[in-house]
Amino acid sequence: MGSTETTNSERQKSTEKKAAILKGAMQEFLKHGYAATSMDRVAKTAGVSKATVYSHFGDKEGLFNILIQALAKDKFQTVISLQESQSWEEDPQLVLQELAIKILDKAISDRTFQNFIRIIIGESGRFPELAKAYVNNLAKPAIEILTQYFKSHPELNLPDEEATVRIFMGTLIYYTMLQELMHGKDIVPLERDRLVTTLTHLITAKKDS
Amino acid sequence: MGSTETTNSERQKSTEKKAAILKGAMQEFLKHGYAATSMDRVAKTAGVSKATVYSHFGDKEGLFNILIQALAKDKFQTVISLQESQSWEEDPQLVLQELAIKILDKAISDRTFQNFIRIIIGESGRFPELAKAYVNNLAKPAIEILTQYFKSHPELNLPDEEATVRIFMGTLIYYTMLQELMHGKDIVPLERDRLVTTLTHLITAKKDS
DNA sequence: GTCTATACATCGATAGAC
DNA sequence: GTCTATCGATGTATAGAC
Repeated sequence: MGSTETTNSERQKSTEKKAAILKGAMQEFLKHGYAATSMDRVAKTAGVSKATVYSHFGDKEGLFNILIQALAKDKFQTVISLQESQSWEEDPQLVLQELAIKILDKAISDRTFQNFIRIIIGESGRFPELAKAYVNNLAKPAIEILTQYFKSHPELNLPDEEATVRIFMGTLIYYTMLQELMHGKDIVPLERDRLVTTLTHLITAKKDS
Repeated sequence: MGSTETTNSERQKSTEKKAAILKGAMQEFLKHGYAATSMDRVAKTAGVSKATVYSHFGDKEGLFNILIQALAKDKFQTVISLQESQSWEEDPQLVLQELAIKILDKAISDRTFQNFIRIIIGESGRFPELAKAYVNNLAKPAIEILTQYFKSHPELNLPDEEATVRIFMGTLIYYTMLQELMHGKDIVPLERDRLVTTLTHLITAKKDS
């Protein structure tokens, strides 16, 4: 027992360093991308030596993989929070409208999320596993939640719930990408509410044909 | 006149080299991104010396900017071709269905286009002008063409043509991104035709409310 | 476990010969 | 205009002291 005290205290310091490295790596990788980020800057931002970074994460790719995967699981909580903060028992048109506005406001205001998406897409060629982590941890849960909602509302008369979900999500995410990520706000302006109103109207205008 | 003959022939060789450099740069930048591409590899792929690359394009950023801007204007031709190959005089549901399939097939099969999108989004933080070139040369024309089409068909009873265009484009592009760029095909599969049918059905189901 | 110091490769960019 | 050769800076990664 006595001999493990120093070991435990060292382990404690070790995990703290590890957390500091991940925090610093997040800052650098999200800002500059994978290739343009140096391990020197990561170490400096984290407040540790470069050797410590390597002893904990092996190499640059290893650190990047662990960091982005962890970030993907973190963002999963955002999806859950959105689901729980949403009142699903009102009129579908209102539910979808509230949900769309909540998603857009979050996506547009959260700069970290935008940089995260930038990285995922930008590096999806050389790091396909990271893109798949995004799909598994963010896209898939969101799709499943919304699909279940549509299926529980047969009065909407939707011919294909899964496809309708893609229309809903695709519209919101591409809007954010074009206006914010790709700086299209001033070139092809479009008010958020016009998009949301039109989108929810199209989906909830129960057809009888 | 006589003294300009050699000059002309040298100018000819010069423009050929310039084209070779752009071709090599396209190959490398599209494959590895900006930061991970070295000027040595660009020169090697182009079959010229590194000094020649620098004498023509100044520096790495200059070459990258010119290359991507040129590519954006090139891809504008794809938008025009799509517009011209489309028969706009049939039933709207059929027109939109044909158009959607044409856009998806092109976007899914064209690997160069996918890498182009990867670069534009991935580098949209450090190269905002390139993202704006995409918006101006590709997104904006496509939006305008489709908006004009919707406005010329009042029988569709669309409450907001501009917003509807964003729904149409966003659905198709995000579908391509999720399934192809982000390798979601096997994780969240969805048949192309189900998406297209549902999308065009939603838009063309003229409401009377 | 963590540090300093360093090995070794590769980067962007240029000088100088032709 | 184009080349070879090279500079100085910076990159990843590790050795060795503590």
